[in-house]
Amino acid sequence: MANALIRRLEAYVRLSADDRKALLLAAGEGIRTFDARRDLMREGDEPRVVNLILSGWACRYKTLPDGRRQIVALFVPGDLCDPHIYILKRMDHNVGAITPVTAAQVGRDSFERLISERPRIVQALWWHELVVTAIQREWTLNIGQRTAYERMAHLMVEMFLRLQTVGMAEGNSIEWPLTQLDLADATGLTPVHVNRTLQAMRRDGLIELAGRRLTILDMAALKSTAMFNPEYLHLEHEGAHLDANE
Amino acid sequence: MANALIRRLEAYVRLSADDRKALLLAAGEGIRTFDARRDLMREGDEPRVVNLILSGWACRYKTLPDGRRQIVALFVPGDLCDPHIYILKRMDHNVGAITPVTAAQVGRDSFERLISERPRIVQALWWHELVVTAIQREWTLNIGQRTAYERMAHLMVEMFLRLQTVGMAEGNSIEWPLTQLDLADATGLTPVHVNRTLQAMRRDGLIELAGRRLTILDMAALKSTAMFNPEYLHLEHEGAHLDANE
DNA sequence: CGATGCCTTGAGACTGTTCAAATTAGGTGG
DNA sequence: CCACCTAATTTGAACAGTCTCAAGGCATCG
Repeated sequence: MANALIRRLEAYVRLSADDRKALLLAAGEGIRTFDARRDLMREGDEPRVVNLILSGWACRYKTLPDGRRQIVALFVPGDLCDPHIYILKRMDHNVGAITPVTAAQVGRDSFERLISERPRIVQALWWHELVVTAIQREWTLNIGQRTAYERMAHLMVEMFLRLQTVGMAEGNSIEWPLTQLDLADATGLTPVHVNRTLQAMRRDGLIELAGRRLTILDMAALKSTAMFNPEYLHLEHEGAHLDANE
Repeated sequence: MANALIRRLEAYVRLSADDRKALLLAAGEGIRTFDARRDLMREGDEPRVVNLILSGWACRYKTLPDGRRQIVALFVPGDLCDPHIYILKRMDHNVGAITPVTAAQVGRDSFERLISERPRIVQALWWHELVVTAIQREWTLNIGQRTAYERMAHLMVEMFLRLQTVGMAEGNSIEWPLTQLDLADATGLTPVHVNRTLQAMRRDGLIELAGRRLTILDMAALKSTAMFNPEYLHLEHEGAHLDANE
């Protein structure tokens, strides 16, 4: 079940058998399931656990007092919500399930045991954290500078690649559980405008989107209209010098 | 010179004399100065050092192939650009000086020595990293959901509070080296519209902005139009249980 | 005192919004 | 398996916020 995390971390560094075992052990405790649209953590809560998404899609979101809502990040299997989050006294945002979600909730103690015993995992977690932050920056750029059309194209390419690294792309298509309202909240657009932009993307032959499945018909064109530069995902195998030699 | 960092980390946890000494030592090596508008690090570079801003303002920014530019973060004295950045193979963004900047560039080795010997500093750095990420999330919300007027109000309150925690606010005013073009790039607006929005804010008696100095005339009103919730800055003294007992 | 960068102004155009309603799809219970 | 209920998508038309382009004014610094 936690294979996605291992697969994800191994985008950075190959882990030893012991590392993998320790990860699986930590992820094995405290597995919880959440219905779609339920919150895993809520703003104001004291964070006590580190969430690891095992299956389903989740999101981080923030709201304004008048109800405006921004999805600031998406989580797919293998994503770790926030290593060390328990350092903070209160959550400054919410984590919500988009689909039904199963998550491993690792308590502070076992998390700290894990990192105190497995230095290679510490490195991998830092890498993970840096990548998550880099994605957040790219979203800021995305919302700040790209047009609606480019913005949605960018999000689609990103999610496709991220799912691909955990083995969840099937050819040129992925599961796409986001409603148009979710998409609107993630891109800072209106649901109505999202709808119209999707229609334009279909008309242009870039994508097919129906029945909670996204098929990318022309990846080259999609990437180029999105001005997609994959560097920020840091997907190449960067920590080769740290590889476990098993 | 590195007092701002200590002051900033001590927003989280009180450090021991030894901790402080170790920080000052690390920050003392490799001090460099940069002219305004120069880059400290550039996209594509291999990151070798951790930058600590000692004086001046800097920013992180990303650009699109056609020249559009987004400032995704601002740095003021006491900010650490990216602990552990050297884990990544290449920079996915630029760090540029807004004003003349002096920065301590801590090499990988001395950085790792610092954190291997001083566990309380490790905690403090994780806190720092979590706060930086939280700010990035708030910027995503800011650009995605707030109007131009609200957005600029929010940025002003944030920078005021951040400067205040490092002792660089003077009453209700701060240095404000951002040109309207910088402001536009940071908020995802047009320079023209920034100009008009500033005029509206002045007309409404919220601020005074002239000669690179921002004075907040009505903090309560500014906060409320910005829907400012300071939680994301995690400014309260959170790590009390970790305090050095000296 | 001239040059350069920054700020300001105007008018018109466009992207994305608002509001409201109709249509379709998906899930559930009978 | 159909009927229903609700959630999600789609459409239209008017509107608003922000942008574009272009020009003029001001300030600071050598």
